[in-house]
Amino acid sequence: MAPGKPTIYDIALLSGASPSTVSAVLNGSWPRRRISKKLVDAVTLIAAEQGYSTNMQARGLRQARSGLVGMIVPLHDNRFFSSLSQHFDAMARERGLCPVIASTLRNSDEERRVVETFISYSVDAIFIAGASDPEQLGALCTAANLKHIFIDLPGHDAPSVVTDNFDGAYRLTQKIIAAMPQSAVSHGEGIYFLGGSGSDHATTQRIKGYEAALGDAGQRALKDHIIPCGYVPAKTAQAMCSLCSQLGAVPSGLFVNSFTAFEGVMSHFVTLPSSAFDNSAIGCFDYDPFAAFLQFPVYMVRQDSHGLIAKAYELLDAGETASIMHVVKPQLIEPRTIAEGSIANLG
Amino acid sequence: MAPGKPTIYDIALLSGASPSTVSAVLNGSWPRRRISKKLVDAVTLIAAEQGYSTNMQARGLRQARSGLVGMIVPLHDNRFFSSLSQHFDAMARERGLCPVIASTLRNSDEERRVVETFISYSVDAIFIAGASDPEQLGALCTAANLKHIFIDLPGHDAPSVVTDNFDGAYRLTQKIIAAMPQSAVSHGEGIYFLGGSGSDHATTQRIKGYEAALGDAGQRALKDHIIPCGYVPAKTAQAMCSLCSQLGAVPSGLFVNSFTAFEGVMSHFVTLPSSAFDNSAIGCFDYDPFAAFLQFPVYMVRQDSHGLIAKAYELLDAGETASIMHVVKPQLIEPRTIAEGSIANLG
DNA sequence: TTACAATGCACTATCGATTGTGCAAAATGA
DNA sequence: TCATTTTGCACAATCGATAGTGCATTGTAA
Repeated sequence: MAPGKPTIYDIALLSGASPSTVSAVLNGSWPRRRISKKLVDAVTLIAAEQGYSTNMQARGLRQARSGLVGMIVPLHDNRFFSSLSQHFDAMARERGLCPVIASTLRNSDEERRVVETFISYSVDAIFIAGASDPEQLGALCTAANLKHIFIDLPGHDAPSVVTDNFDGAYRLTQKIIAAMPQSAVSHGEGIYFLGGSGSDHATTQRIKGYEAALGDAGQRALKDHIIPCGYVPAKTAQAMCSLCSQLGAVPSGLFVNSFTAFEGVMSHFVTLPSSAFDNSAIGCFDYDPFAAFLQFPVYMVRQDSHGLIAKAYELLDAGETASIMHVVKPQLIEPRTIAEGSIANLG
Repeated sequence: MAPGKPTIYDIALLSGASPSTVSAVLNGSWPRRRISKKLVDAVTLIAAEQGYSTNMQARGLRQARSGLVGMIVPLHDNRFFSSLSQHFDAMARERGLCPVIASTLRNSDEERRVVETFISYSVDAIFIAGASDPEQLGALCTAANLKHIFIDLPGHDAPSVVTDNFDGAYRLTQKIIAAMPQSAVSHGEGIYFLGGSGSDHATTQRIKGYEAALGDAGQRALKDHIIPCGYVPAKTAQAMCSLCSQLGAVPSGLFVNSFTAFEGVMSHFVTLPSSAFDNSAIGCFDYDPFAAFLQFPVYMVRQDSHGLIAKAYELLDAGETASIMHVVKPQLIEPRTIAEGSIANLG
C-alpha cells in the first residue's frame, strides 16, 4: 500500500471486494445494498487492521455536506462565550458533527470573512453569537442557502435564541430593591443602571425590565439614573467614580450591566473602605464566580448558556427556519454563591 | 445556472474559458500558466458577480491538504485554555488557515475520537494542549503522518512548547518570601504549597522552582509543607481549612498551585475576617483579574498564552519536527494589578 | 425442467478543483 | 518565406467516496 492513509481502494484490493462495496460496508449503508454479513465482517476487519478512516473531504464533496457546524463568537476569551462554545462543542459531537468555532473580535469584516470561509468548507449550519453586523451575515448565509441561527442576538432572516433580558433585569432589580436600605427606598433614591450600550437589543430589554420592576415596586425610574457608558471597564470606572463623588457615597442601589462593566466598577470600589458598601445593594447582569468572594454581597444574573445552545440545536434538528425569536430565561444567583451546572473548571 | 453555489464550471461557461483556466485564475496560479491578464480580469469579474467561492472540499481532496488546523483543549470554559484558543484562532487566520478547536473534557477516549476526526478531515496540523493521554495522541498523529505540537505539555514524539514552570514558581516564591513577615522568615516557618497533582509535569517543575527559591533564600523546603491535593476546589478548600485550624492561623506564606485550587482556598478564606490575612503572603500560579479585587494582596503568575502559541506556530512554519521542549517564561503579576496584553474582554 | 424472483456484488458516473501535457496561433529570427 | 520559439489556453486524468444501474448466481414455485 502506498504511503499515506489507506483508502477504500486499498481495502478493496486487500479484501477482494469492489471499492463501492467497501464504501457501503464502511459507511453502514450495506443492508440497503444487500451485502452479505460475511463480507461485511471481513472488510470491516481489514479496514480496522489498516487503520482506515473515511476521507471526509471526499465524502463531503460527493454528498455536498461536510459534517461541520460553525459557530461565530466575538472572542473565546470570555466567560459567556466560552461557555456557549463549550456546550456548542459537546452537543455538536453528540450529533456526530464536528464543531468549528471562530472568533471575530466584533469586527464585521472578519465576520464576513469567517462566514465565507465556512461556506467554502460547506459547513452544514452556522450559529451566530455576538456579531456586530448580524444582518450582513444573515444575508450571506441566505444567499448560500446555509442554515443559520442567531444566538443571544435578534435575527431577521432566521430563527434566533436569546436570553430573556427583560425577565433577568426585572428579577435582579427586585432583589436590589429588597436589599436596599428602607430609608433609601422611601426617599425614592432609585437605582443606578450602569454600563452597556443604549443601542443594543440586550441593554434595551434590560432597561425595560429594570424600569418595570421599579414601577411595580412603586418607585419611579429616573432617566438620569441610567448611564449606558459602554462595555469598556475604564469607562465604567470613570462613570462610577464621578457618580460616587457626586452622591458623596456609593449609590444605595446599583445595577451593573455586564461583567466587564463590573470590572470597571470594582477598580473604583477597591479604593474604598469596605464600610462604604454597608448601605448599598449591588447587582450585576452577568456572572463570575469570583464575585462571590468580594467584601460585599453581589446579586448576579447568569445567562443559561446551555439552554441557549440546546434550544438552538433543537431548532436546527427540527429544521426550523422561521424567523422567530425564542427566549430562554436566565438564572438569578444569590450573593456568595457559586453557580452550579457549569462544566467544572478543571484548571 | 443550477441552484447552489457556482462552481468553476459555471464560471467557465459564462466566461467562455475552460474550467482549468478558471481554476488557475481564481487560485492565483495563472502567471505560471501564462494566462493573459485580460482573461484573468474578465474571469475574476464574472466570478465576483456570481459570488463564487472555491469549494474547499474539492480543493482539499485534490491537494491532500485542507487548510484546517486543529487544536485540542480540555475545555473552552477556562481562562487559560480560552486564551490559548484566542491566539490560536487569530494566528491561524493570519496564515490563511481555518482553526478548529475541540474540547475533550480530559477524557482520553474523547481525545482519541477528536484526533481521528481531525485526521478524517485531513487537518494540516494539530496543537495538543492539556491532553490526558498525550502519548496516545502522538502515536495516532505519527501513524497518520500528521504534524503535531504539544502545548504546555511535554511530548515525546514531536516538539512541545511549555511554560517555564520552574522559573515562574521560583520568582513567585521569591515574592512570597519578600512579602512574608520577617519574624515568620526568621522562624523558618516556610511556605505552604497547595494544590496540583504530584504526578504531572507542571506541578513537579513548580515544586522544584519553589524549593530552589526557598533554598536560595536560606530557607529549607519542608516536605510536609507540600500538599498537592489536586485541582478540584472542594479538595483544596478542605485542605486549607484543616491547615488553618492546625496552625491556628492563615499560613504566613502560601503558594497556591492553579486558580481552581485558589477558588477552593477562597471559599475557606471568605469565612475569615480580613484581619486574618495581615500576616500572610499569598501567591497563586495562575492568573485571574478578579484576584486584584480581594481584601488581601495576591501575587500571581500568568502563563504567556500568546507566547506559547506564537512559538508553536513558529515551529510549525519552520517545519520543525524534532522532539524538543521549548520553554516560554510566564509573567509575574503584582498584587492589585490587572494584566495587560490580553485581548480585551469585551463582555 | 422452466420461469421468475431474490440475492450479492461489480461497474461507472459524479462531486469540484487541480495539474501535467499537448497543441494551435502569434511572435521572432534568419 | 520558412523554421523556431513563445504565448495562451484547452484537454483529460486525478483525488476518495457515493449511488444508480446492471448482471450473474442461487433459490423458489409451478
